[in-house]
Amino acid sequence: MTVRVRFAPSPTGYLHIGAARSALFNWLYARKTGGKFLLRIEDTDLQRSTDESTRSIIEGLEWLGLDYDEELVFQSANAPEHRAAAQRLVDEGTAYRDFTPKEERDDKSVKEGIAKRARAQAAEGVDHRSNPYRDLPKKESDARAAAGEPFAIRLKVPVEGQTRFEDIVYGPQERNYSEIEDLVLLRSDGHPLYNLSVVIDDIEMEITHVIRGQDHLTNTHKQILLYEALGAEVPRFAHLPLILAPNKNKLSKRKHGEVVSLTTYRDRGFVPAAFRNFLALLGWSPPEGKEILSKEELVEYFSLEGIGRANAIFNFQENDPRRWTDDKALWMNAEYIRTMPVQELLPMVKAELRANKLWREEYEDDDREWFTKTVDMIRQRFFTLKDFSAQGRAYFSDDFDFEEAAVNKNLRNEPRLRELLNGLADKLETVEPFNAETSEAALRAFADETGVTAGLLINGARTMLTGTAVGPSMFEIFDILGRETSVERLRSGIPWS
RNA sequence: GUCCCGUUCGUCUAGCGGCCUAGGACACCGCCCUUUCACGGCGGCGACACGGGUUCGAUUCCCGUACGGGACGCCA
Repeated sequence: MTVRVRFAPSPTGYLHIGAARSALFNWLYARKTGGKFLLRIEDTDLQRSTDESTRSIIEGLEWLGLDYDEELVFQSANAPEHRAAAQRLVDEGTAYRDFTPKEERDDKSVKEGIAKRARAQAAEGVDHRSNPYRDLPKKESDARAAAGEPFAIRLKVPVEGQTRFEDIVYGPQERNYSEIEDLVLLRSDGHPLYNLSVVIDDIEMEITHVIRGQDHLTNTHKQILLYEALGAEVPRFAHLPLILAPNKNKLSKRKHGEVVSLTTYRDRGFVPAAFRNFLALLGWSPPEGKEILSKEELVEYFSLEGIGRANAIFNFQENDPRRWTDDKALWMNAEYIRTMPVQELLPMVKAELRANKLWREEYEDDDREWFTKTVDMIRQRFFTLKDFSAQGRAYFSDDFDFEEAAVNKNLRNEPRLRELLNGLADKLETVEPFNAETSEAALRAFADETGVTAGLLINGARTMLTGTAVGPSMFEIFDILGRETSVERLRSGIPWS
């Protein structure tokens, strides 16, 4: 049997990182088993679905490197089949028409409404099989339908018995029929509902393993009932633990903002491989405990059995800009930036510089070697791709800012430095050839001559050349920036004013 | 309210009865390296929710309690 899995998001907004992780796990399982990974857009809620969201989902998957097989399926296109199936179940007697007038619900307060209604029902002892239309004679039901009376179609859940299934992650699950309401399959306006649509589409697409969030664990029982009513084989299920916010609430855009959106990570300078790696480790761990894993290694080590059962907290600090997302994600991104093959990093840096008008075509041509060397040098202490255009700006442009704290500490603190650095500039002008070794020798000699420590000149020079107090080795900076720029910046009056 | 699920360092997690004085990663702290900041190296801080069983032996198995999460819609 060939494994066929699917990722089935509803296009009602950005791609949530929890959804992205579901997609990842499905993809990994498919690639691991040599199966197919399918993508289905669940756009049956026409009011909320947008094309833009569909695009962002596809872009997001592409960014993460998750390619899907076969044709993209839009669930809305299958609505006629969903309706037909519901009708068939009515004809077969496993579903019935409910002529109860539609109850208008305010979408915002549904959750509270449900709990409230459930409490009330429990108090009154209402059972789920009390719908007056459940046992309406078929003839009468047909007649009223033919007369144009509106109706919803509900599944006729048996009075006694239970559904069971073996969840690959959570183990054996069972639920009494008495706890399951006669779920609505088709709305009175003919619109097919979620549980019906997923099941039919999953049957249609020959899905063998349903891998999705734990929030669907209890829905699964209803779906199994549908599989059975439809006479279809029930697939295997694997539910994933949820990703929670630091306060243990479900992660949501309304409450937690852009930190939950996958595009945020792209836009804020994440390397796709790093984020993919981080996401994979949220709820799953490889056998050997290795944490930095390439796409190939993830596929090699992945197994559904390796998935944990406890929800994971996505640990970010809303009020701390430095920790705007999970520390480990940030660390992993830095790790990728400094250790990945520099040739793979270059295009990402190019995009970043270009977006900030710092890109020059020569970097890919005559200055390719210089560019590679520079990126390789400065990437060592960067966390995101954004750093190349921010902290790294002085390497690509003469128009950079001086950090107040750095100027105070490394320059103004020693008034003689202005003169000393001018002297150093004079010295460097005569050095031949000009490189890291010779500039170092010149600087140290100059320090001896003038009776100051080399460190004083080094730190001062760093701030003059890059505007900051931190960065790579000073002599490598001289080498990278070259004699002309180095000398010019040493003589600059800007930081002194 | 009912049903379901979960609970190991601050966070992500390893652990599937003795290998556990509970291992790793991130974060934090210290030392080394060093012209700075990182990286790297070394070290430190730091957890089995609680109570009962079962067992020669429980982090691991069972029950209960607490806490947390999820589901319960003519949403998906």
